[in-house]
Amino acid sequence: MSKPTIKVLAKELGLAVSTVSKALRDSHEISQDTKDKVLKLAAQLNYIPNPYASSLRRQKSRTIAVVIPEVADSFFSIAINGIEEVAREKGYHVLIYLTHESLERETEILNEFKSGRVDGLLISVTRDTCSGTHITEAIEAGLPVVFFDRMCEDIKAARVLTDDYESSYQATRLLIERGCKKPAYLSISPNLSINQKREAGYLAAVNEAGIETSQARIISCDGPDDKITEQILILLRQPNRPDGIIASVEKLVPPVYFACKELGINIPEEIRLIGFTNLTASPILNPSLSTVTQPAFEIGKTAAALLFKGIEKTSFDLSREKLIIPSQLQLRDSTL
Amino acid sequence: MSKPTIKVLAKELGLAVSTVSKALRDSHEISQDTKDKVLKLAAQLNYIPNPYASSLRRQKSRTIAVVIPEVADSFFSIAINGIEEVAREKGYHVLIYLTHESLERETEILNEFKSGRVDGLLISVTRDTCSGTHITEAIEAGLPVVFFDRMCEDIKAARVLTDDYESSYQATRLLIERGCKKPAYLSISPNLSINQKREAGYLAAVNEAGIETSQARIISCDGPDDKITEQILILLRQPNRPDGIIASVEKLVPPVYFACKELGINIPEEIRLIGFTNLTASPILNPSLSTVTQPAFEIGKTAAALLFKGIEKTSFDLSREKLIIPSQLQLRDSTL
DNA sequence: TTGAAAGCGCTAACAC
DNA sequence: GTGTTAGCGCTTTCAA
Repeated sequence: MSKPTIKVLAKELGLAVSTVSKALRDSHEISQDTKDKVLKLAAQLNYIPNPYASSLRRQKSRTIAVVIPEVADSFFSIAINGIEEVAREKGYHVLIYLTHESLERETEILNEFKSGRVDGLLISVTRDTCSGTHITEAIEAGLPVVFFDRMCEDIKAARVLTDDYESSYQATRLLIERGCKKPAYLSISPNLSINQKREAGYLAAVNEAGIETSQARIISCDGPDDKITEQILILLRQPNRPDGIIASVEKLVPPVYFACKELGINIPEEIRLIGFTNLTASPILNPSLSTVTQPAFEIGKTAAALLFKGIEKTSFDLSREKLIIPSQLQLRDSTL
Repeated sequence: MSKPTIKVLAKELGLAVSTVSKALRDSHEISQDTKDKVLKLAAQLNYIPNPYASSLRRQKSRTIAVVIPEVADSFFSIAINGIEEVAREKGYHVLIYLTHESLERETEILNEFKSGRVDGLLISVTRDTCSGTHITEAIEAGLPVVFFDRMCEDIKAARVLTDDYESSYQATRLLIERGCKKPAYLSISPNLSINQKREAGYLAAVNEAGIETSQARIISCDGPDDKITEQILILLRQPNRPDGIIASVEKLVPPVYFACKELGINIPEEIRLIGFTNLTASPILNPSLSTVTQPAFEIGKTAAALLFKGIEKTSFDLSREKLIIPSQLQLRDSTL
């Protein structure tokens, strides 16, 4: 029992293939009677249209791509949830690609999209992306693109972001209000848009409070997890160590805990900590972690909805869109 | 500047499309000279073959599907990493579908695959899947399928699993050795294969230790997170409450911590805890969590490698394959 | 070694 | 309302 095609249905019913095709797509030119017959037989034979024949003919794939640095990160995995939800509603399929922060890989992937494999792209870029031209090229080739979370400032494309500057500013202010005189800001990937905004928010709060530059350290951590822990250990071993920490990405949270434990530094008594993270485990850490919680699911959903609008309405200028969904500051024991 | 096709290349070079096609696929029938010319022009025009034309003609898509209940779970997101890695090496694309434990959704998704959209399927089933016929149908329709982690016992298909029985047995033994007289086993979705094995491992250890059935409670939790916490609260409020807990899935870990905190029960002094989880945060929980850590990345990689073997070698009987990759018991403070 | 031609399964003009 | 026909871009005989 091989897969039935439109041709088989047509022959079986004594109709033309075009009639069957139209009937299946519920065209108004076809009589209800014929439609019923066609639909009935289609159901009976479990006819499933060949998506690639249709894609080839119509030059659209009903497929979108999601390109992200990493999936094993609570933000991205939750965002995918949101994306998948709206893709499913729209009857679209979702291809997933991981860049692992490699610009080269990202470029290869994007280049492939010029073939028409996907009708749209949701992307959260690598650390090094903004120096490349591959995204602009894809956009110019006609691909609808929406940045979510990590984006390139100077590429004219839609973006769905959270209020990185503002939430980082608030988080830093909180540390200062609670008594921190020497709050430090920890990052990876300095040239990432989200980092720059978070850093700027931090700096604004620090300056506003009149904290000397020498006491407001910005540390860029790098490398694998154990390497990061080492870098933080070095920071915390300094006699004039920070008394507050903003961990600007999830990945930095465990190393900070490890380092504090190793050195016997008490959180929050000796050092207060806030992390940018969506970890469900935040409330059960030791001590529980105050977080800037990003609206990951909403960002995914919104970005996807926006993309589909761009895909479906050609009159709609996607590239002008810029949506901000605020993060939430959740206070717990690490900033008591 | 529209997308160049093979036809354009052919015209430009004064060759036939078939010649160009063969040259691009590095056919031995084509002279090196011609190949060079074709490749050069292709690179110059940035020619990308239309994947759907090729898929239609060759009846294969170079695409696989990953169907999972949920992506916001450390096991699945890490597994996807492994899958994506080998797919990329093989030049395959990865479609992702989330079932959210809905059999209906899963059935719809699988039904669609009969169209030839994908060349293979990696699936971790829903709680209710095993009562359905959609997977068997897909296999019979010729789709190579590999189960990973969650599978259906009685479907004849390849599977890549971890040693659920054994690791649960070891975890339970550990609790008993450390002095637990009343270890409880917490699960969701009782009819899931992985749960049955973990439960059986638990029971074996409990029986072996001569613990009375009344003291060896198996609690099946259900519903959203706060509901689960409530169910655990009820369990822990009993005068004869457990003094050890096996949290058989990641989702149960936070509720156990919450409930213990709420009731002022000390881990591990009053109750020991082991969780099946890949959370990177396990070492920094309060107290740090002893875990059964599944080889998520390896399972993903292995399952994908197996699937590709099934896709590429028709002589290979995929359905007989059954690979077990052991989990690791990592002891931390929650079982001191 | 190259080319001509048929056709994968579907859709969209355009006839009737 | 229904049918005829010509492709979408590619691969694959088969012929030259």
